[in-house]
Amino acid sequence: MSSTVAKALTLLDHFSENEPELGLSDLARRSGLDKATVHRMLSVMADAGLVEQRHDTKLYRLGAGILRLARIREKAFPFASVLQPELDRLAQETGETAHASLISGRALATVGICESSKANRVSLVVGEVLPFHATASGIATLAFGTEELSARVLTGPLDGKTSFTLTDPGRLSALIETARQTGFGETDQTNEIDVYGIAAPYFDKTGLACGALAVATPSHRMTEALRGKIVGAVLRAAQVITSGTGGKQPTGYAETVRRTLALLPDGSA
Amino acid sequence: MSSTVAKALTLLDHFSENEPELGLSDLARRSGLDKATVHRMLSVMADAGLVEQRHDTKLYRLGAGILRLARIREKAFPFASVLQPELDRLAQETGETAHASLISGRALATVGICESSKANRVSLVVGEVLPFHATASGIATLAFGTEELSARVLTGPLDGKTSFTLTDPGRLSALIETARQTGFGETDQTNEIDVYGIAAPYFDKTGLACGALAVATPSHRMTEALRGKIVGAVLRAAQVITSGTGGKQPTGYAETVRRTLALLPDGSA
DNA sequence: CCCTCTGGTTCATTATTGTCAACAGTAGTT
DNA sequence: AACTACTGTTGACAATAATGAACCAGAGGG
Repeated sequence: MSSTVAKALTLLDHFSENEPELGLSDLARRSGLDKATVHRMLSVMADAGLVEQRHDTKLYRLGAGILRLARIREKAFPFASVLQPELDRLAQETGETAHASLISGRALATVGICESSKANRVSLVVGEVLPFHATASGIATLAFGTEELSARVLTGPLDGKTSFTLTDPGRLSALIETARQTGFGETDQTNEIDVYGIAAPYFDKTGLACGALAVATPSHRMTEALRGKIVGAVLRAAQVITSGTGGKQPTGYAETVRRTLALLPDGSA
Repeated sequence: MSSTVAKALTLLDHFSENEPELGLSDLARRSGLDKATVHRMLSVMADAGLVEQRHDTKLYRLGAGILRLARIREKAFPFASVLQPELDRLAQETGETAHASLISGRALATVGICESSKANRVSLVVGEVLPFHATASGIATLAFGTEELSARVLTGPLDGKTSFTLTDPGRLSALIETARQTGFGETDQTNEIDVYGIAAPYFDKTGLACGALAVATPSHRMTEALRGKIVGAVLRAAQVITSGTGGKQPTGYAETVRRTLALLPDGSA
């Protein structure tokens, strides 16, 4: 559980849009590791190009190697490029903030965002790592992902992000089952106060969920009509992304979506 | 000297556009490490999201975490976005393949490419890691980078990529000095047979080279006139990128460029 | 001048890691 | 079917590399 590379790589998790540059002591404190350890790790990661150190401020930031790797990944498996347009459309259509994520090891990586144009909107930090158990995206992904993944999440630690977070494996499992039957995930303030999330999974070519498309709205703004509109829009957008990236829906999913859409008030079509 | 994380991270170097997916044994063979070792490393890297394993073929590929990190880096320090247009313009203007790279630890990372429209052109593999000592970009970068970096390269191993590669520290050092006086780097077939490279450095806000912009042409096509055109175009494009990314030229560099441009046949302006 | 930050370094202790072997599964031959 | 050759995967032990407390040097601040 405590492999050295694992510890080194968790250092990368502390970088975000808000804090793109971090100092040595700072990183040591956050990661709970010793300064010397962190220093050595950063040095070799700098050698590999994953991070780089500014010679003036001595602060560390993500390195150019990342860009190179991203290019390879994107060239071989285009995702961001087909994702972004759909994301923009979704945000425009629902009037709320839309974001997309992909399974990234033990968590979800946010790989795309389009914020609502409304003044009062949900604002997301680019590059944040989202926990499976506390987000609509996570629930949606788990519901249609491998049995092994959900097992690992359910048996792992379930941090209480807010007072609404489901920290009980049983209740969490039930929520996932609900998502499996409706075809989408739904959470209210389980990851952040006053944020309501609705998310639909998209699938890889083996029919397994590899991530989710989500719309986040301020909880107090949520109404039955808005909910219907969002669910419909998200489900359809996710289907577009699935096919756009060469994915395939699992058998029965199309039928599940059809049934869900039929139950919505109206606002869809 | 051979830290575990370093070894783990070198595994990433073997992925490229041509081979975006690699198997365990394959990676073990290339890296010279034991299968079991590689397996453990890949497992933890998969946990962190740097790589992911396809459940069907068992092959490994770069993971979604990379995309997340790239987003952060790009949001905080836009580079690819300001780079690409200039790269396209450069390729169009010279009629040859243009590419850009950034210092990435012990090597250069290719972060942008725009291929020539000519049928006979230099074609580059996206995401390849370029050695400093055998490329025009490397020479240009070393000439205007930190003393420490060039020292590290000069004392390190100098692999002979072709029969033209300078593997002697003394001659290499002389080549770098030439670049320092002309303001650009130039190599002929030192990294790949029949490829002529001309590269100009761009600078960060401290006035140190952080990478280079290069034009690669088939060696046999190179003439004095074409050379002049390319040198002028590359130098000017690099200056645009430097200022476009908030960089600053070191004192005297503008003068160096002016002198170089004055010596060119014509084809510039 | 002292105090407290910062990044960086050293070195004996100890735990992680590399190694090697065996195992299971698949594909292609014979 | 049995044999081969190749995958990816797991376990146990010896050896190496990671660890973390203490320590340096420098930059502000009071």
